[in-house]
Amino acid sequence: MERPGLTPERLTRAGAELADEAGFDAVTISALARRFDVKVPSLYSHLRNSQDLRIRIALFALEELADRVADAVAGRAGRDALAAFADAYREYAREHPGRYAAARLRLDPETAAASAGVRHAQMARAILRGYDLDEPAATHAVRMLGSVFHGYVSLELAGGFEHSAPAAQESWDWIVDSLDSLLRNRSTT
Amino acid sequence: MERPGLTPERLTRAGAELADEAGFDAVTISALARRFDVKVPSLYSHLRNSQDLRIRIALFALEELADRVADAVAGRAGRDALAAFADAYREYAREHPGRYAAARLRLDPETAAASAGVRHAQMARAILRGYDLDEPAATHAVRMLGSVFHGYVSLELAGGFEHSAPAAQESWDWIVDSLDSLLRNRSTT
DNA sequence: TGCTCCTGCCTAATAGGTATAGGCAAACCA
DNA sequence: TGGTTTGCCTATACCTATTAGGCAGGAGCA
Repeated sequence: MERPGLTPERLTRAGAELADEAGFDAVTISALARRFDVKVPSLYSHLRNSQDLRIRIALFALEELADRVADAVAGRAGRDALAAFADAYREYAREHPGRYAAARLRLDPETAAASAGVRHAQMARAILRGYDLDEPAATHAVRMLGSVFHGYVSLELAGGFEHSAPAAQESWDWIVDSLDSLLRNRSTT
Repeated sequence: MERPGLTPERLTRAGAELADEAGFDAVTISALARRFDVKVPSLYSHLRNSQDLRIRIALFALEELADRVADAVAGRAGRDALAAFADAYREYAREHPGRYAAARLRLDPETAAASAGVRHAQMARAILRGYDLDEPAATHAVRMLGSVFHGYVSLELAGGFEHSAPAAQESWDWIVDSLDSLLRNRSTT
């Protein structure tokens, strides 16, 4: 009777994989127990409850995504940085839809403040330094970028652009270009 | 023993109210049965299953929202129409968060094609007529508007802008202005 | 080597949600 | 008035979440 060696970390990772395969909603304690070939209550030694599991996956995804974005943006500026930033989000969402959905989980303020979510905000601001916007315009712009990218990605994942031309990639490029020129114009105002 | 007189329509309406009060996720057959003081299986004469209920609420919300948007946009053009369009979405989401969430439910292609979703797309295109964009720019722009508005509203509902200045309303206005000027610039290209 | 404790997974049990099968009585209709 | 239909009911089965408490095997100590 070898023990499977469950840990919160392994469960979180497995939960993230399960989310990508079956959707974030399909991430249940039961499904995870099946995956480890273990009885359901065994997981409660490692996880407070199913919400705890979801939060752990969310935090994991936020970290992973922040790392990717940071990597993509490193050494770039201006339009290049903006495009890299945008593409990093979109690619992560396409590659890991379940984790991306997890990253959108609403966290309570303290948890959010201690999460990689703050790095995301910092990186967005860093991108905008290339466009020298004053406050409060910079904040407005951060919110706009977050809205567009999140909105586009979530519509695309929901299949909103599947059944019509032009391809999602074209619209994406057009939008990134548009945002770039918008921010450049705004900065000269 | 007077019968409560359940109908799919009344159940859908009650489900929409329940969604606004307790969240779309809280809309269950059980909760709805409690609300009508009726046993759970009674609802299955009127609804195929719980997914059917959710879809009905989604279709209802799409209709209601399309009506509001149509009303808001009527008789306006250009920046005015864009702002009215945007505000109609945002106000609906703030007033009826559960219905708004319902309206974002992923529908299968046939259902979507028969839903008020197509009116939404048509109205977005109508707004853009004021900016004379060619294809494929018009489609890109429709997607961008959908992304920004949906993204902003969903971030705002998730509480993303609660704990920091400036107020969500200011950013919203700034974004609508920005989109207007962006579209005006794009049209002259 | 043997004892003890503790950890980690187990069984048992409760509660709530989803869904189906089949019953019964009120309401409708001829 | 009697038959049929309709609409809500009971009974039942299964799934998920969660808690309580049990047991065995490995770690540490004598």
